Amino acid sequence: MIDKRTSTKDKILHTACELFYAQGYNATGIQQIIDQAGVSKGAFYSHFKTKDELGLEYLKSRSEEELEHLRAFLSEIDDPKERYLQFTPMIKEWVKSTDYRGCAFANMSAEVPNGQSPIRAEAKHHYEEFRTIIKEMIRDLLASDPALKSLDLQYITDQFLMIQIGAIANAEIFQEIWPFEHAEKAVRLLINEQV
Amino acid sequence: MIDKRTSTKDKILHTACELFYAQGYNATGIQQIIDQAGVSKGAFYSHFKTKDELGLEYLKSRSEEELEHLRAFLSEIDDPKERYLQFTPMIKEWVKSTDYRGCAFANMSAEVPNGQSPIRAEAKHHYEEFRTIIKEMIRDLLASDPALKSLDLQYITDQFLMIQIGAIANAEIFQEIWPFEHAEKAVRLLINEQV
DNA sequence: GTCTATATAAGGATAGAC
DNA sequence: GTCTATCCTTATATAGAC
Repeated sequence: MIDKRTSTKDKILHTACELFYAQGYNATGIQQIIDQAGVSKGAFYSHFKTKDELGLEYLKSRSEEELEHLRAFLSEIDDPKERYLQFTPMIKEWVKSTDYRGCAFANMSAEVPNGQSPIRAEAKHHYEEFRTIIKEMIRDLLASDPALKSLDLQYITDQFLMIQIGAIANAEIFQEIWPFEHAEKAVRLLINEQV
Repeated sequence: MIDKRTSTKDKILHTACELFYAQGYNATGIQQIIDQAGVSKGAFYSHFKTKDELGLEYLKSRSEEELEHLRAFLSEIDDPKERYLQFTPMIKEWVKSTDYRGCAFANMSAEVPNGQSPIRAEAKHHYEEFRTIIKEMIRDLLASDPALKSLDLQYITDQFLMIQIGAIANAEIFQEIWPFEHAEKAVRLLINEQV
């Protein structure tokens, strides 16, 4: 991903994304980031006023990436019910690939206690977008099947959201995958599907 | 809670519990802890070899306190179904009282990425105990009602656990209480109770 | 824009007197 | 056990040359 033509700012951001996620925000220093990115401290501060500014851009960048990936995945499945049912297995595979480090936005919220900070606002914003994507997916599902028409869209959406977040958090704590086996069953039950 | 007869070690631990939870582990320095506890740095290091050792004792102490509180709450409700249904509202009130700072053990896991560290082991241990308490509560419930006998104890337990963790995490991100309104409904549905 | 060198504060941890 | 004083490292951030 990083070659000689990559701009300094992109190199920094790319490296920060990796390190902040893998090690945590407060545990990662500027020095390590610039060492790994292969740039100087002066160059860093010419692109970012403070570490918090980098932290904010990290979240924004990561949010775009995750949401884009999610939208692309869902758009490739035509059948609404299949789309709904494949959501959880996809998150499961993603969690495995991240070494069970959990949700970047929840992790950041744990490290930045000030609920009014821009960083926390960005984390909240990501979840709102995430929730919106889920809501649209479920709206399509309810519209596609007369048997599901009477279900409460917002309620199912929020239950679905909580199941995913709960599974990601539990997988992080236990460093195990079973939360997703249960999550798959739970989302089936949400729409009265046999498990 | 802290008076002149409180031992130095207890003063440090008590203060650390407050600060680590409210501000996060890596964002809280030894200096702030000893300042607020009113003890010296030398006294601190005569009781704790390292900051990590204090972090570990913080988790142990907090785990005991939370689990004891939970057990006491549950033991005061005689009817198994009522006990089950009152669990979520109790967590909800607790989350409100903590200013939506979420689960201390999940937060710590977000800050300490090394899954093999003693701190992470302690967080995992807390969740295992938490899960055991839930399992016993649900075992009593299933035994008390013939209509519930056929339900899968472990499955309901893990679903219940994920609902609670998901609600706590979502409440922390959004700084709102609605995840618990949904959680209450979800735990009812788990045992085929009308919402 | 990018570099090296430096400023300044805070981090965790230790030494030695009482 | 507790204190003050100090060590060493690392943190974020800046200054000034190229």
